[in-house]
Amino acid sequence: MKFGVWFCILSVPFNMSKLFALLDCNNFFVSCERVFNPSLRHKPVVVLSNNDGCVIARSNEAKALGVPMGAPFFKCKELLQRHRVAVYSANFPLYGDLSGRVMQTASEFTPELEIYSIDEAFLHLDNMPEPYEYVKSARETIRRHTGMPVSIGVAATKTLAKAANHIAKKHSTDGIFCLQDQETIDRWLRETPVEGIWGIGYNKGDFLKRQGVLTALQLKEMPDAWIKQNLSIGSLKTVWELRGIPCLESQDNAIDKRAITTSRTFAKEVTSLEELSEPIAAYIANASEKLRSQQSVCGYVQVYLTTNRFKRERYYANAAGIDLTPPTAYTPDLIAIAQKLVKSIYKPGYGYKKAGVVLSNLQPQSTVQDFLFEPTYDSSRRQKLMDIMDHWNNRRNTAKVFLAAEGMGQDWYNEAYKSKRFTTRWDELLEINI
DNA sequence: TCTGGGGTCCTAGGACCC
DNA sequence: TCTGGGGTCCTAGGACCC
Repeated sequence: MKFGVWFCILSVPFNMSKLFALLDCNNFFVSCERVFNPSLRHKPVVVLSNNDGCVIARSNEAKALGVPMGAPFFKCKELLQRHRVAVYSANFPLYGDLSGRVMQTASEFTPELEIYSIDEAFLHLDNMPEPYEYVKSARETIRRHTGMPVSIGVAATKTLAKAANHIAKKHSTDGIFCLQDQETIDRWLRETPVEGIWGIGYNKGDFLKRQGVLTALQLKEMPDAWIKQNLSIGSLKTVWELRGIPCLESQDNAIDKRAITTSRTFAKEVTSLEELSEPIAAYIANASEKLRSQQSVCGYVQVYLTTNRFKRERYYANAAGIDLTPPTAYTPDLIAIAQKLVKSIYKPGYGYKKAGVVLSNLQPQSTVQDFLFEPTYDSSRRQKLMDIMDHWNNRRNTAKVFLAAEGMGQDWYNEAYKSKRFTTRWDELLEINI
């Protein structure tokens, strides 16, 4: 482990000055809705999670009204109505498309762009002489090309760039902050509670506070051995990053996912095995489409079920999985296996509230060896059938091809406040009346 | 009545072997 | 049959992130 940390230092040549910019879209989902509906600007807006369950994005005006992040919709509905807050159901096709446009524009400003999440990316700006002017121009270009407001923080490590971004959002007038001179860094560290650091969550923050480590500055000054013994090697990296030593490796964006999950909460409780079969089939179809889009096959499939986790009485949750030999990405086989798995964990007499599937042990389709007795995914007509289905389903504005097992898309979920898919469906284009 | 979804990484502990 | 220590590998679950 020690070697790993030393390697972090040695891998940075001394004459090379590392510099990172963290670009973060402001209130991303809300901003997406505003791009296509400018009348929402300067008004309180929230976006709800799937099934209209929780608040997952808030405009600054909604934050000012005291709408908490993650608040269950039913608990704050009255507050939202009272203040005439605009409410939207999550529209992930729209957000994913806008995210792609923002990242594309950002990538024109750096040879190395690390996409960290749907609304965040690190730009590598090593040895950049005038980072402020540079990211300012990036920010303006993104705004002009996509309509998306972003904040940018610049610093010598990713953890500090994250902090700089936070300062840019809260305190700067132009959405940009460079956290570079040591005096400013230490002043910020002194004023920041330890749980405000990227990588220190609720549990570690709570532990640190009980140990008397209250601020980011105190954390930075704790001995390495203590951090390693009481927290983890990951936390030690965080501490070194606070000291200005880059320890977080680049995430190669080309690396494929290690697992693919699809799950949903149902609008109502589902009781019969037959009713559970359809959403499970639909989740497998969804997950295996993602699997094929990264040219992978999966070697393990898992299915899980759970009743309402907020109800103490009659709670039941279970999962079952199975190794796949040979690994596959063939939807019909995966559905058949998933149906057997769900049957093995289903218990009658319970009202199920959520179900999901996980595809894991992913490997590139090209490396799968031939099996003597079993046809592999790519050695038969199966792959061709999937290719045709994917091709058809990826065309914009065509009816989706799906398997009968997925059902006709009953009203499993709530989404009462959904905006149109302005950028991915011809029949939902924005209409302008002149 | 109504409480999200999709990831990654690390660690503790069990199984197994010598 | 009982005794011990040390190592690897795997997996479930915790912690964290957006």
